[in-house]
Amino acid sequence: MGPRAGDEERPTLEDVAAFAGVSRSTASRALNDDAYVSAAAREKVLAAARDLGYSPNQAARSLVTRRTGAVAVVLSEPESRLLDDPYRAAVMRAGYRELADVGRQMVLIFSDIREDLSRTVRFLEGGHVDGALVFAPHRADPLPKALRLLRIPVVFGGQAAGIRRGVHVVDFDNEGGARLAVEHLVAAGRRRIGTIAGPQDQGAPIDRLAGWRKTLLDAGLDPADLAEEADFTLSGGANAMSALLTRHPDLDAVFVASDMMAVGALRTLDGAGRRIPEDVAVVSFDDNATLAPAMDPPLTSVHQDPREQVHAMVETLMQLLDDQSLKPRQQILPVSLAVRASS
Amino acid sequence: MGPRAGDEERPTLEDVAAFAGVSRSTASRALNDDAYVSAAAREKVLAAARDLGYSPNQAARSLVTRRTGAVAVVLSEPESRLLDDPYRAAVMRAGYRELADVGRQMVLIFSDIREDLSRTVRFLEGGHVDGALVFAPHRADPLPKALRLLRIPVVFGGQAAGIRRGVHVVDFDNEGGARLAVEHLVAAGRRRIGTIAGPQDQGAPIDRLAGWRKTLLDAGLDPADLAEEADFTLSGGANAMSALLTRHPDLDAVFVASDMMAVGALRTLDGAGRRIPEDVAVVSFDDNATLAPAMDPPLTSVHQDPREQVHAMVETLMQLLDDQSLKPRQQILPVSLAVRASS
DNA sequence: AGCCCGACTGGGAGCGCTCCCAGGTGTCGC
DNA sequence: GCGACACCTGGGAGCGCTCCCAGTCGGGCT
Repeated sequence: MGPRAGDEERPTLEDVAAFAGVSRSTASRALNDDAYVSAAAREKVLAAARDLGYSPNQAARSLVTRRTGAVAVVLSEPESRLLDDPYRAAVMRAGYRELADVGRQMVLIFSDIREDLSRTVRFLEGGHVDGALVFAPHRADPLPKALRLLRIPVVFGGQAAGIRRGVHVVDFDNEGGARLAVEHLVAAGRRRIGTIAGPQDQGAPIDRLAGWRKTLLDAGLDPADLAEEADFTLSGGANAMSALLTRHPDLDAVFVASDMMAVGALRTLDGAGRRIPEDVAVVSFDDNATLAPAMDPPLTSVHQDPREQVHAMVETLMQLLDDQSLKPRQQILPVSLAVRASS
Repeated sequence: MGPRAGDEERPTLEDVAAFAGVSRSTASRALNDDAYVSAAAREKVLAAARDLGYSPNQAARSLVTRRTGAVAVVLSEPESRLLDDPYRAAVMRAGYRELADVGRQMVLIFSDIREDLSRTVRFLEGGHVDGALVFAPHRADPLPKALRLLRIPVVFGGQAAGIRRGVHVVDFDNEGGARLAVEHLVAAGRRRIGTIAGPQDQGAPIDRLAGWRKTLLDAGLDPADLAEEADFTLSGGANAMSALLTRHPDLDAVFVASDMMAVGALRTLDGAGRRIPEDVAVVSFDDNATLAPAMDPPLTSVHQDPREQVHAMVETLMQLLDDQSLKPRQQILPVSLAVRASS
């Protein structure tokens, strides 16, 4: 141990090769299990790598391969909202899992509109990641437009409001889901069916509201004045519910655009002395596994599986990584209705 | 545009330099705002970079600088638990914010014990990140030990059970917090004070249980048989509460080791017809901003601020990045008691 | 006038890896 | 017996960047 022993120095491929008594090339081949390496050489290299505690330098590797093995998951929200929104949390978890399953590392990005957009773009461009999964940007969000110029593959989760062409999208059938919900209520004999809609600057809530409206009209019912917009939060749902109840004391059903808002609505209805579902039937959207079945009463909810969405997105991204020229396509995933006691 | 136009080619520093009519070195200096660049040259380079849509190749940069600008946040949990645990979610958010504030990118890692540990280690070693913040591993978790061998700076959040020396730790005063809670109950005249403890394979819950026990003894009360262990989940808390209630119908207070479990306990107490705080006073731990004040009645809770913890961790990590030889130190953050209606 | 020093510039080396190419060996087929 | 062709190996080049070093230039000093 001389004074400049440098035992902190990380071994390089060259070191491993020297230790194993082969060339750098052979060591590389052995480590990347290439064919064309003799069993003996492979054995020696692997042993050397183990003994020296070698782990390849990713920077060097991706400099030449132009692959990083990482994929960005971009949530177009300030990170502070994450807690409030179980859907986003589910998406994040699914993203982690699905990417891990294809051997990729997830890098989470919260792209707050209020912040510097260029920070996000710079990161995505900087070669930190091979591609990006971008979730449900707001209508006003400049991100999707900026991303079109990006030179990395991008798959959107949910309609990128405003941009419908030239991008890869995996979305749920939001309008169809709303239709399922409302048809279910109509079939149960409900006639005054209100809705608590989500923020109308996002694609999904817009489609859900449209589905509600069209289905009512198809059933010969009048949607006028029966919609209230809220912000996907619990308290937002509660407030919207009481506004609706004030305007229409005779309301006998409500379609709520998310589980979280439905929890708030339930609370308001309970406070107003309404029995559920006898007086007011409630159907929500998301069918969040921990939320919907746990309510009192358990929520009837339009079932969508974030994992399935993310899976499709990852699959598309992987194809895109193989073949950049893949033609943009929109995938619309079906949803179903999970009927429980609230309706 | 020849057949091999290659307009998809990303411009390199060399291209920018050529375009600006300077050398690669000067371009680099201008972009990294080094001194010793003339205003004119800097201007030309910046303009060229803008015009060509240049963004530096991170891989190449970190290959030579040995810095990536990214920091791993390691949660020693399967990603599926994230939703259930508001504390972890808060930690994640704080991590993102605090790291962004020092210009670093967070890379989230869920290190499930059941999975391959080497995947995590390989990633951390691979030069993807400059350092890691590791949160509250379980006692049985081999991660901390593996990390000691790691050649990147690591700061632990919460006691790494089993390892107390030679690592950087930022923890809360769990035992002191429990003491605050129990002393508060004793001062209010409670005499049969139970506890719902967290998993005893983690540092924090162990310390909280110890604090409860010692404080009872100090007050001349008998802790025997008044503790029940649960798993930090809502239902776990509910079950533990009913076990406790069955054994000790005369219980007049309970110290619960987390807000989430307290919510479950509240539910059980309510179901058993106990009034809170008249019959049973409840004090919990975490003082989660969205949970504790929102309960009915609002929870008295030991306040700890994850953001503060993460801030201290990031600060330590940044120092470590500057000076690897920094002496390992343990920081214990104080906690306080937020008194509300539940006690 | 000579000299030094600070401001600025360009070229070369090299980070650690993968890929390509040139070669060496053994085996098979005609 | 000899080309063909697999299998296997090592060296060189080069990915795009930063850093070091040598150099040029001009102005203020002795």
